[in-house]
Amino acid sequence: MNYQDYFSSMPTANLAKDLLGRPFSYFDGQERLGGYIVEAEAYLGKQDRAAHSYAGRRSQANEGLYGPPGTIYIYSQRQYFFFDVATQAKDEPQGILIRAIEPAFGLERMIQNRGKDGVLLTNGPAKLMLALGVNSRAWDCQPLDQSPFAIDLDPRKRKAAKQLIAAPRIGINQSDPFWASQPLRFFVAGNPYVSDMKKRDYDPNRGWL
DNA sequence: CGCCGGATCCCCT
DNA sequence: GGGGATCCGGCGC
Repeated sequence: MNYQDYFSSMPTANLAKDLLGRPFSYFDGQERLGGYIVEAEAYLGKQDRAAHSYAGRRSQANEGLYGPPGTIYIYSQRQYFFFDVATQAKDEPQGILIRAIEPAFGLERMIQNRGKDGVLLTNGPAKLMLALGVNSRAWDCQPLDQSPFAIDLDPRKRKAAKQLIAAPRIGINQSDPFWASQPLRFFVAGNPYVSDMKKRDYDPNRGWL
């Protein structure tokens, strides 16, 4: 299935959950870096108080969210960069934030890029971008299939998780209790690379079957 | 090990 | 001029 079809094939929350266990990678010109998606959040567009596109807000900063399904949306906050994929039809500004991956490809290069090892390598949305060595918005608004980024949709490449958990999103403004509490954050239970995963909650097999 | 506060910068109001 | 879909180091337990 191509990205356009996939990223409009089901509601955004279902897509965020469906991405867990799938390989996410970035070709840096020399080698492929990345790993398995273990945490992702859904943002539901104009109605969603926590979304950058809330109430139809639109500018050069968030234009990527309005692109066709499978459009890359990279944004910066403070000195960090974050990676999203736009979902649903063009001009329907929903999207998914990739929050964490379990590193699997190009480990050595990622450790070098990041200057850290262990779970700190990729257990957060900005950390994983640092590990990949992406520090610009150069690929913002580009279609995923015409970029060095890839999400492998082959079901045989997907790692099977023991348990997936839905919880409220991280870092959301609490002024709107409804949207702040919606369970739109999805993660692999017990995987150490999930942001804020407590050591006592680590699964012996990192949450995989 | 886990909580807490400061850093730091682009973009919109 | 203010704030945000964060990160990290320091300190206390």
